Amino acid sequence: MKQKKVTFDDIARHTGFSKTTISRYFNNPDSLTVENQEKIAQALKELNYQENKLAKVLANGKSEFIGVIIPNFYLGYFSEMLNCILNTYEQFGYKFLVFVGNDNKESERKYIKELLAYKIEGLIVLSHTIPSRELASYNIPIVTIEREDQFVNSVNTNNYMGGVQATSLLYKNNCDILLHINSVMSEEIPSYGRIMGFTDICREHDLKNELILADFGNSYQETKQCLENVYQYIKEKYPHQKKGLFLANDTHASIMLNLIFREYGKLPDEYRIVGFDDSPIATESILPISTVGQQIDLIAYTAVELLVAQMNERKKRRPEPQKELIHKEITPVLMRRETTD
Amino acid sequence: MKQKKVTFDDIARHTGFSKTTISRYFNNPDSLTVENQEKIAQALKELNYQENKLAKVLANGKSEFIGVIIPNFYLGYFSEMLNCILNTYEQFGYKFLVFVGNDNKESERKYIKELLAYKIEGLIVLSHTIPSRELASYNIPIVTIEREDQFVNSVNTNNYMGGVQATSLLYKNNCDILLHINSVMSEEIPSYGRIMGFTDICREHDLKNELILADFGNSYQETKQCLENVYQYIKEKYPHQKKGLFLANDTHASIMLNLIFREYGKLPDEYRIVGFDDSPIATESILPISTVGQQIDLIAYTAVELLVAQMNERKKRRPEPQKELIHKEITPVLMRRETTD
DNA sequence: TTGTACGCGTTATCAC
DNA sequence: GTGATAACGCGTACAA
Repeated sequence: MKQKKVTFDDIARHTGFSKTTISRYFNNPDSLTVENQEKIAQALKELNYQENKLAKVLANGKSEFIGVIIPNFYLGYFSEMLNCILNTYEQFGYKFLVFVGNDNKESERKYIKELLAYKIEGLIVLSHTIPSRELASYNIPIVTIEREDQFVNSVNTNNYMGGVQATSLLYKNNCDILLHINSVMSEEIPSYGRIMGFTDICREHDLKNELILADFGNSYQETKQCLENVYQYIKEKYPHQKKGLFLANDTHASIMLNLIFREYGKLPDEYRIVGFDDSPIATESILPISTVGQQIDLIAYTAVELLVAQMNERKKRRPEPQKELIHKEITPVLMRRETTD
Repeated sequence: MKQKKVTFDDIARHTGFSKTTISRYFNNPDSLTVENQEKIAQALKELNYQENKLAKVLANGKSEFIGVIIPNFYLGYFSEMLNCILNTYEQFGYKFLVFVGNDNKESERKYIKELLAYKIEGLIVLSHTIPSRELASYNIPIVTIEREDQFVNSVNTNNYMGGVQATSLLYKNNCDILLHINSVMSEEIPSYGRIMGFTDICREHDLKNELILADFGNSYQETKQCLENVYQYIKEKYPHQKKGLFLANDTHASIMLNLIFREYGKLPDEYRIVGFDDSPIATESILPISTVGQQIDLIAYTAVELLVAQMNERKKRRPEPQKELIHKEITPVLMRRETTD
C-alpha cells in the first residue's frame, strides 16, 4: 500500500540516462536534444514521477519559503492582508509558512526559530511584540508591515496623509468640533502619523478640536464599552454642536455609528464619521462608512516584492550588503460614503 | 558576511564526539551521560547551532507539514477557521502551508501538486471545487471541512440540527410565516442539512413557510442587491404578518437587518431574524443578531486531530488501511440575541 | 554508551 | 550533450 517514491535514479534506469541528465531536464532542458527531452517526459508520465522539493532545497539551498507572523485575526485587517500576501504566490512562486503570534513575545521567538529551521528565505512581520532591532539581528531578509521599523525594511500606509485626508473631509463638512479618537501609542509606530495629520490640519485651519486617546481593550466587547463612555462624554461636552468624529479604524467607527444610529434611528446631522482601513465592516455597516482606505493588496504586493528583491540579492555570488533601509509608503485612498456629506 | 551554517559535523569536531552522538543528543538524549549532554549543550551555544529541519525531513520522511486549501477570505468564516487551524500548532506542532484557491480548479490542482512536492503529511481542504473522489485519489491523509465529502474524511457542523434550532427559535417567536433564504445548492454538501432542518420543523408544527433559494453572487454588493429584491418580495407578499427570517449566514442576516432597520429606524415586531455561523458581523451589527453558532475552534481542532491520527497511523511499521471513512459532526450552538425575543 | 557507514533525493563540479 | 562523483545535513541500522 505504501507508494514508494519514484526518484531520478528510477527515471535514469528507465531511460538509460544518468541522474544528472534527468536533473538537467528540469533545470536546463535546452541542454538536451529535443528527442531526449521527450523520452524523459515520457518516462516521467509512465512512472508517475512526483518531484521532491525538499531534496532540492537541501542540495541548492533555495527553500522558496517565506515566513509570516501575524499578530491575530481581529479587525479583519490582518486576514485581508494575509489573503493578499498568499495571493502573491501566483506572481513570485514563494510559499508561505504562517504563524499567529497572539501578542506573545516568547511564542513569536519560538516561531521565528522554527521558521529558520525550515530555512525560510525571508520573513514578513506584522506583529509588533518583537522590537525591530532584534528582528534585524536574525540576519535574514525582513520586511515589516505597519509596525515599528527602525532597524528593518518596511511597507506602511502613509498614515500622515491618511490623517490629513480624514480631517480635511470633516473640515469640509463644516463641523463645529473635530474629535480624533484613537489608542494611546508610541510615536515610533507608523499609525502615529494619523494623529499628527489630524493635529496639523486642525492647527492649519485653526479648528476647534480634541484628541481622545485611550485604551480600547482587546475584544469587541471591551472596545464597545470604552466607546460608549467616549460617546457619553462627547455628547455631554459638545451638545448641539456638529461633531466630526475621526476614529482609529472601521471597527471603532462602526461601533460609534451603531451607538448613534440606535439612539436616533438614523445618523443625525449633528454627527459626521470617518473611519480608517476600508475594512469590510465599513461597507457592511448600517450606513456605509466614509473611511481612509488602506490599499492592502498593494501593501502586500510591495512587501513581498521588496522581500524578493533582497532574497535575490543574497543568491548572487557576491551579494552586496544593503546600504540603507528601505521604508516604502503606500498612499491611502479616501472613500467618501454615507457618514459624511 | 555569509554565515556558514554550523552542522553536526562541526559540533562533533568541537566536542570530540561523532555525528551520531550529536544526533542522539536531540532524538534520544537519555542515551547519553548527563555530563556529555552538557558538553554538547555547551558546544551548541558556543557555535550558535541552528537546526535544519529540511535535512531532517529528507532523512526521516517526517515533514511536519500540513497543507491547507482555503477557497477565499470572504465572509470571515474562513479566516476565523484558518486562525483556529493555525493555532493548533501549539497542540500538535504541525506547520501549515496555506493556499487560497479562489474557486479555480486548475489553480487548486497546481497547489496540491506543489504541496505534495514539499512532502506534506496531510491535507485540509475547505474549498469545494475539486470533487472528493479526486482528492481521495491523491492517496494522502485528507480531512475536509464543510464541503462535499463522499470519499474523504471530514468534519462538519451538524447543519440539520442548526436548521432545527434556528427554525424552532422562530417558531417560539410566534411568527405567522417562516422564511428560509439560502443559496441553491446540491444535496451533497453539508449545509443542505439546514434546509432539511427548516422544512422538517415547519412540517412537524404545520407552520406556514416559504423556502427562497436563489443565487446571491460572490461579492457584498451583489449579495446586497439580491437581498433587497428578496426584501421587497416578502414585504409585498406577507404584509402585516410577523415574518420569521432564517438567513444562510450572518452576512446575509446583517444585510437584511440593515435594510429593515434603515426603513423603520429599528427592528419592528413584524420581523424576527436568525443568521448562521456566529461570525463577528453577527455581534458587530446594528443589533446583535441571533444566530446558529458554528464552533469553529472545535471544528478546526477536530479536523487537525483527525488528520494527525491518520498521519500517525501511516508512520507505523505496518499501517492499517482505514476501514471506513470518518465524518465527524460538531454540534452548533444557538445564540439568542436581539433579533429574536 | 558511542562510533561507522550508508541512505534520503536532488544539485554542482568536474570530466569526457 | 552527457556522465561520474561528491556534496547538502541529518537519521539509522549495525557494530563495537
